[in-house]
Amino acid sequence: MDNSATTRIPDDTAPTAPEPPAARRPAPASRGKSGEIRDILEQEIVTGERPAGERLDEQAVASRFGVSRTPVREAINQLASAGLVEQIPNRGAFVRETGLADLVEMFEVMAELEAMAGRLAARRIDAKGRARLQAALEACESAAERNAPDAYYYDNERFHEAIYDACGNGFLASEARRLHQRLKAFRRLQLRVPQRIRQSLAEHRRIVAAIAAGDGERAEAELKVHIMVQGERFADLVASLKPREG
Amino acid sequence: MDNSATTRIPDDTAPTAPEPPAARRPAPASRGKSGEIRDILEQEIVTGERPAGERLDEQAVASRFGVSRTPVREAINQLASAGLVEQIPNRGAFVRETGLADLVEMFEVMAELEAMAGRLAARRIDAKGRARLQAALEACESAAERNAPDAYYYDNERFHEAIYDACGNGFLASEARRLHQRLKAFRRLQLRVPQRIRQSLAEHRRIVAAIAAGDGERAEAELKVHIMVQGERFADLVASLKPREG
DNA sequence: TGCCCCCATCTCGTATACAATCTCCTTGAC
DNA sequence: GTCAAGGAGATTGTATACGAGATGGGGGCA
Repeated sequence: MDNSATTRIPDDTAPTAPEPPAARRPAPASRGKSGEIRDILEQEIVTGERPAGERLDEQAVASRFGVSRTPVREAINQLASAGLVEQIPNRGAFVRETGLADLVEMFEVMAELEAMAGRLAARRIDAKGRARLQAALEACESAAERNAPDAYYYDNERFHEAIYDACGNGFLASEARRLHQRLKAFRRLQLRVPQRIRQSLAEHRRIVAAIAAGDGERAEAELKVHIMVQGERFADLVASLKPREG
Repeated sequence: MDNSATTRIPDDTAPTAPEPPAARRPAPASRGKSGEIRDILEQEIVTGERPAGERLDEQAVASRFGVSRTPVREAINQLASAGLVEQIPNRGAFVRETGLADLVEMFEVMAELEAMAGRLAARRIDAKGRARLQAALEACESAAERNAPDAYYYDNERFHEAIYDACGNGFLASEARRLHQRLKAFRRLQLRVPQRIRQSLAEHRRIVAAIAAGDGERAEAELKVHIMVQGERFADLVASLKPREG
């Protein structure tokens, strides 16, 4: 009688790992067609191409991509897990409203997580991490001098990645990356303001100084300001674009 | 030509919401069989019934529950999104290793989020929220007096829920709930230590006092201690159970 | 004329079937 | 004897088919 529904390893071989795929993640982002569809739909949602409240018709999406409903369903489920769409039991999936208030909330949480990572990094960073952080900072400086927003955006990601890696808390790093990814489109938008890049760079310098000095409290405070200011600037931007807010 | 793959709302009806199911979430936890299967598998994973590294055979799980592979796949995908299992492109899903180090990391992040919620709640809570928080605290006191760990566990959830709701940041609340849910099994385990309940209750009182006084900094500090202590106690518990750590 | 009930229709959720890919064992050559 | 190539088996990923439940409109009744 096989009451266990999975391939259970016999006891004598238990101590040796049965073959857990550890320390190897070749394609965590997308697997097969469903991952590709998920990325495209996600892009369309965050760019506003699909307005809030719109229903994602499985059949329509399937025929658009030339696939069946199965991979589309998987993609939509992933979007629901990410909080981008809302599923109603027998009604379908709807693009979730991501209003200004939601964005401010998300930036608020992002600021807290980033600040936490900075605080921990100031205490735990090693020589290698220090070098990575410094290199990322210099890349940001170079991009700022060239006045290249796209390059700055990329190097800015490297900068924050370096902090995540140095914080010594892998779970925190993954959570921060998740939020970072979700806010990507909005952050990129507000980087178009030239003064913002200069200000951002100055904040980066202060953050690196605090971490290099091992001052966790200061790094925390600087990072919190660094992120919150983005949320505020974005709020300004949205307010200027849409004078009428429902 | 229908280049849009979804039912796009005509422009003249755009200003009015097309029928976004807002402010209504009847069954967000589980829909259909897949949700039920997900809950059971999740329970088995967090309780350790399925050891880390074990492969979740779709076919085996399906035949065990008397369903087809389709809902099983959806359940496994949800577990992967929750971080409980790891999917390898053409290999299958494996129970992710949740070692002591990972738990400590998660408690560390949980502490930060809870502390943030407390800090915000101290500033933003209203009379209604205050009443809820006070009621939850009294329920905890009652459970502690009766020395009823299960009741205390439930009322403890109510207590933290009250703080989440009062923090005025819905995104933070949902993130905190997610982590809370994930750490549920481990928190419940360490509540079995009688002294822990008394200590937890004392911490709850200090937290409520800080929030009632509108002292965000103190609420933050108290909550951070309240959660971190759980991580430490759990580490002690695990260390006492397993003297040998791989 | 207005309200309620019933049914046609649609969509989702699940079942089943097929194709692509991987693993592992076997077999053959060097 | 060892290593590599090939094929059988198994497993995942996708396609198609079918039933359950909900939605909306039309007809009947008060």
